[in-house]
Amino acid sequence: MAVTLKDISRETGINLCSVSQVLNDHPRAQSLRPETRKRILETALRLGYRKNQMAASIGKKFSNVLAFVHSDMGTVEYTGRIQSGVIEAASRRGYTLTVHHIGDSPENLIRKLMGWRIAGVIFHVSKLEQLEPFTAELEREKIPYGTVNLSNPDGVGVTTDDAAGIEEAVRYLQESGHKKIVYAFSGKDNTIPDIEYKTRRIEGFRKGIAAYYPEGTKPFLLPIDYSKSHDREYMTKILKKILQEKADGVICESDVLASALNNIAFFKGYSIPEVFSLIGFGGSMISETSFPMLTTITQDFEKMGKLATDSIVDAAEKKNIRNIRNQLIPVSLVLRESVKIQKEQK
Amino acid sequence: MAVTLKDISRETGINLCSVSQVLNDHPRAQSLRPETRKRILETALRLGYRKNQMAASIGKKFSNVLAFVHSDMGTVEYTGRIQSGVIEAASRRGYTLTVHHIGDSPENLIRKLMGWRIAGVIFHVSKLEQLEPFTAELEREKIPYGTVNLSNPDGVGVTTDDAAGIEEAVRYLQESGHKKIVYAFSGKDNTIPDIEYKTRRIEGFRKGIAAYYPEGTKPFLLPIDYSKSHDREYMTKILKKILQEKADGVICESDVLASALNNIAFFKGYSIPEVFSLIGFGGSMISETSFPMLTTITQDFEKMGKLATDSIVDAAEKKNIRNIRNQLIPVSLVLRESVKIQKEQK
DNA sequence: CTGAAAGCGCTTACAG
DNA sequence: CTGAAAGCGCTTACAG
Repeated sequence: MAVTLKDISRETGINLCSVSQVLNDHPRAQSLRPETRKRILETALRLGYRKNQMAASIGKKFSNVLAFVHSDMGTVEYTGRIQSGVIEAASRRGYTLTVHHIGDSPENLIRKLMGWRIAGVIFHVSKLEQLEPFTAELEREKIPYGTVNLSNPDGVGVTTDDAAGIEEAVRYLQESGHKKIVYAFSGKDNTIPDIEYKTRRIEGFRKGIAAYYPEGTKPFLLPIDYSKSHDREYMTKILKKILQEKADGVICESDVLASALNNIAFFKGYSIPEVFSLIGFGGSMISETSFPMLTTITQDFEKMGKLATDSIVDAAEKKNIRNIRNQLIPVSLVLRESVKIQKEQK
Repeated sequence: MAVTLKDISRETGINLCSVSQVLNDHPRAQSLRPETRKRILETALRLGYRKNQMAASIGKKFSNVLAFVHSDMGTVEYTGRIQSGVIEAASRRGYTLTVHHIGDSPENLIRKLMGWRIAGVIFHVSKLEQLEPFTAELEREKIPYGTVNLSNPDGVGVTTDDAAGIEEAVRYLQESGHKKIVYAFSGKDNTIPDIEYKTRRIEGFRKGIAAYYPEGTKPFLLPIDYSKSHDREYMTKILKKILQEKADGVICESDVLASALNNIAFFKGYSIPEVFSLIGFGGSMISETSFPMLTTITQDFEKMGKLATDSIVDAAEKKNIRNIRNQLIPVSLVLRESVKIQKEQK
């Protein structure tokens, strides 16, 4: 059986509570003789004492457990990187991270989360509605929660400043001599999908065109059905659209979309960036493994996870409850090979 | 405050232990009147009772917590997919998954794991030595543990049958008319790295050459320094080596390596599979987003995670303790565009 | 078959 | 400042 406080108490002959206080570095332990404290610490080490987290948390309203909840979404790469940041911050703050999937039954998940008396939740979902089954109970129990890669009007939400990133990409293309640029996004038709990051990016494109291109330039939006991105016939049509429009620069909603465009261009005998310049979004692995390497707008997913976690822990520990609203992480344009400099930048 | 058994007991006027038994579906609850059971269940639901997991586990030697421990390794994509499988299985079996990173201090991690009285651990590391700081204590406390993507002679280990996959790739290339094939792996020189999956794959290549090529054919191994895979000059040298050897087929240790080779070929004006056929390993996203799409050996990472988790849970619950040794998951060769069929297969 | 008690390993509020 | 007790929310072994 595992070693308990009782064992240490018996072994040292010191009162169990004093043992507890010393091992927890409780202020009261200061009043004990240094020698006594030392003896307790040594005995604990020698016997291999491991505080029972269950027992330690049982009396408290909350445990030092955090939950990372994600729905099946997007590329695993992003989720993984966000989670890395979450783990790092959670661990640094002394919390244990549990990971969950929103499956068919949110009710079961709620039961589990509440059962662990979690200190807070970080949600990685694509739409705020997905939080609905959870919010009432979380709020009732005053458990802080937040979102990553999605802003959350009512609390913690950490996102990257995608609009600024796209705007910067537009500026860069304009200054390097591009006459007509297109924004390609994944969607089935011209209606803009109601997914926050998508609308944010489109908004950035619109602002960029308005700011850096002659007045009256219409922002050209090109929807691509992502499920058909491997369909050569379909993608050829998309390519033709771009060529017909005589676009010399394409900014994509994501690196995978940029890669798909890059591939179809090659397939049809063109080459990037000669036929047109291409900018991806995300800074994912694929942007580095593509040929040519993709100029892209990189997002710091690890930081996203860290910031969200720190905010949630702050809230759980009732510190900095102000300033934990939505946070925007800057993105940066990484220059690689998929953009043709048609004229030197000013 | 959260609703407790006591609240339900008070509300219904039924003994607390009976309430506990009914809510846990304990056999003894069968002896109560159905009506009584129904009343308890309804009251629990109405009050929003959530069993306190801490309290429930405190008396027991183990909690229903599983740990997934990984070191900083490889592509996040693989780790993420394995973890998905682990979460699914853990959740199905009624366990909560905690995720940890082997950081600078294994001792801290051990303390945390033991503190949660975890039921079992799934390790995702690249070398068995990395388990060393953990095994003594885990074994002493009889906590089952296992590895994924790495075999574990002393216990649970789930891997894919990489050797068979490579062997199959060799057969495929031979039967489709390839005269000389090369195995490219990531390494700084000709010494074979002491990483299990690497040696397994090389072994598969050797066996394949021996089985399908004329006696005396030397297996040609080509090390590529992966850290330089974006270095055009370095990669050009690698490409030249392949061309000098007049190889018409290259099997790669990984999809990223295959992609790097694909890119450098394009860069130098050649095209795959015309200049030579290329086969990747992993079935990762990059194999689908490359142009041409990579023929690759796919691994079922989700299944790997699931199998390992089920075995660990079985062991924790003392079922099927036999047959939980190393398990090999079959891989499959997915035919796409990077192999040139030089002659019809028999 | 059923009920009341003891105990899990901690923490903390309360007397001395 | 220090010591002994009560209590956290469950589970389970033990009497009736």
